Amino acid sequence: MKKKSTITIYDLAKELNVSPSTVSRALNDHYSIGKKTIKTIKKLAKDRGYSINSVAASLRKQQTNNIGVLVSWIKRPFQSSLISGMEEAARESGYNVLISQSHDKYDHEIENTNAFYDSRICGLVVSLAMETTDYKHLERFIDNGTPVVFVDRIPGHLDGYKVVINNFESAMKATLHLVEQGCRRIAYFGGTENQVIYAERKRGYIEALKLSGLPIDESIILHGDNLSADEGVKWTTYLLGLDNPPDGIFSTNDTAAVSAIQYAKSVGKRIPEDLAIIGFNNDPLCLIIDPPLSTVHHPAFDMGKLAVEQIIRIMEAEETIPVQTIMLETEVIIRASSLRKKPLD
Amino acid sequence: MKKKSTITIYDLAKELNVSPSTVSRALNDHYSIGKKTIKTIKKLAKDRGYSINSVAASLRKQQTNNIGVLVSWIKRPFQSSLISGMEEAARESGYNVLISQSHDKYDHEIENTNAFYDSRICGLVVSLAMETTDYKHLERFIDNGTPVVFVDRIPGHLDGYKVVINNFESAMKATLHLVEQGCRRIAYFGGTENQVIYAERKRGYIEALKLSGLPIDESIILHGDNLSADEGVKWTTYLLGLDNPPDGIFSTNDTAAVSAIQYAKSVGKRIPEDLAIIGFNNDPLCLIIDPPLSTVHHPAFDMGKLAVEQIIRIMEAEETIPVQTIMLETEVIIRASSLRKKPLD
DNA sequence: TTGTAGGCGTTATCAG
DNA sequence: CTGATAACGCCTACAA
Repeated sequence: MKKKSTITIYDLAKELNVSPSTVSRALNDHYSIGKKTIKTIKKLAKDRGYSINSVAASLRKQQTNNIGVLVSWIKRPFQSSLISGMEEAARESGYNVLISQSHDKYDHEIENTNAFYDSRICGLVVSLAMETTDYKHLERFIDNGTPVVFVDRIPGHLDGYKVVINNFESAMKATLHLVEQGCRRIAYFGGTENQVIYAERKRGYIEALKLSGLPIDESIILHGDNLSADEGVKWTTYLLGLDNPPDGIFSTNDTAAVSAIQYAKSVGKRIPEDLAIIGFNNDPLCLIIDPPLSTVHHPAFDMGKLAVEQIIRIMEAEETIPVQTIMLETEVIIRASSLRKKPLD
Repeated sequence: MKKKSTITIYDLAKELNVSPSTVSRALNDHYSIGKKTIKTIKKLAKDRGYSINSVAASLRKQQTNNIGVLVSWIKRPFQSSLISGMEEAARESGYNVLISQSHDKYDHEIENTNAFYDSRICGLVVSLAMETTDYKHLERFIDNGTPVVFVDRIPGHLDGYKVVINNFESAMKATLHLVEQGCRRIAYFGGTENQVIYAERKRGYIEALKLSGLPIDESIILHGDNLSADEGVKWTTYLLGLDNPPDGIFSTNDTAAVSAIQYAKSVGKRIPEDLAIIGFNNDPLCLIIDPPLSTVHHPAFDMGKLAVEQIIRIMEAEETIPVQTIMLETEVIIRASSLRKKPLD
């Protein structure tokens, strides 16, 4: 592919009989350039269809305006909302967003971060792959001064900027809700405990049972690789085949919860009378399944937006901003899949 | 933010007492460099943690390795699958993917493409905003030699590389399926006819009615801005309130179709006996709704992958590749929402 | 097979 | 307020 020659600040400078520096400064609204000069130059730039070469500017400034985003699966509703928020925040401030997906594989994560590193991204937002338990590939960015913000799937033992929800409390509230609805034997669907969010959610689940004086039964605490619909079906099959099956399920995502509803219904269980179910995330499918799925609303879009805003704040700040964790509120959304008692009033 | 100094080919060159060009060539496997030299240099590069500065390379080569992607809404299942396919194809060949969303606004599309232009993307994949009817902002890329591939929402009157499905035929098949199931009065849910895909789908719908000897009634042919759940409910409310309501709906997306099912059920209609419904896309929610939604499977992931592969092929080709349209197969997927007759066997 | 030198387009420093 | 100049890191024509 051939590129046609494009217009540069030299061309503009020549045409106006000023120096390229003046043009550069004018286009960047430098204080030392006269209002009128700026106007003239910008007008010509527009007329000539001038477009700044960001690549050259980035090289000179040793700073691009590309923010790297690493998630596990773009097509998951939660993550696409996250990305959507990031894209909006970035664009508002004049940054681009580079996307890559790890497919929850550690190796992919490494390769993708390396590609980002070569591209000299100016900031990185990461939601870790399920497999990831060490962070050397990310420390590299921090070491060279590129801000990294972790979002949702954060590292267990690494200081850093983080944007999260209160997983412990959310899980506890969701579980307590089931207890309030009369559940006495509640199963748990979770991801690998290597991941902080799942460890925390499990902790919240356990805490809720303890608070309610209910026994903890490891045999109905299930951990999976991906919390897919398949896993949901597999687990529900197992649970309903037990001698004393559970009367409630707290699932740490909606996909598995929905498939649990579908399977349970298919074998004649009534939801929520026989089995009350609550999920996590508030994906659109919660409102499609019958009965509608109770869940924990996860502010994915806001999280993405905040994460990028945080990156930008760090980059543009004069002095170092101390490492901090932003924790967003969640909300337990009660729908028919868990509502066994009518509201009191 | 300060960046620490990074290692360059000069550093490597000095350490090995060779020239920077030798290092550059070695790292790029240039034929003129000895096998052994290459090995030595690559080893040192690895040891020193050298990372190529893609920004500098891009400036010099007048070519980045960033492919721009413009869609309307990242969070729509169809589009996130599309993006997922693009990301995979790009990464396989060593390209990054820059993402932006138009929110179906023409103005956004302009701004985003301008940002891409400044970034000197090496290729652009576009699915047009609903509002878009002129393409000057895109011709700019073509003029300067940056390949543009249109995907799904393609322009009406502009030559260019395209990756699409056969919208006409898909819609016709979907509508004919409803006819076969005994529907005699089929409503249509579509997007703006400015967009080729909706114009084509409508044409397919009309053709199917004609082939079946059914009358065409403009009052049950509905066009919306976004085919949202809200529009689906609004339209279904309207349709079921008619003196002679339809007995079938062909919706050009699944979201509106699902909300039609939900609304129709809520007012006591039986699906598919009273109202048979078929959607378009094969989003995950088709399998969540009860009854499961018949639909047209849209190979979003493959489309994305092909579109990027096409971009790369064009970029890397020695000679100009003629403009072409790749058309992918769809498949009508029959589920309970439209199945009124038992299969014959 | 390797080295030298120039330039990609911009911005920052320094001088005027 | 403006201009000249150097440099960002890499690649490549040309020279050796």
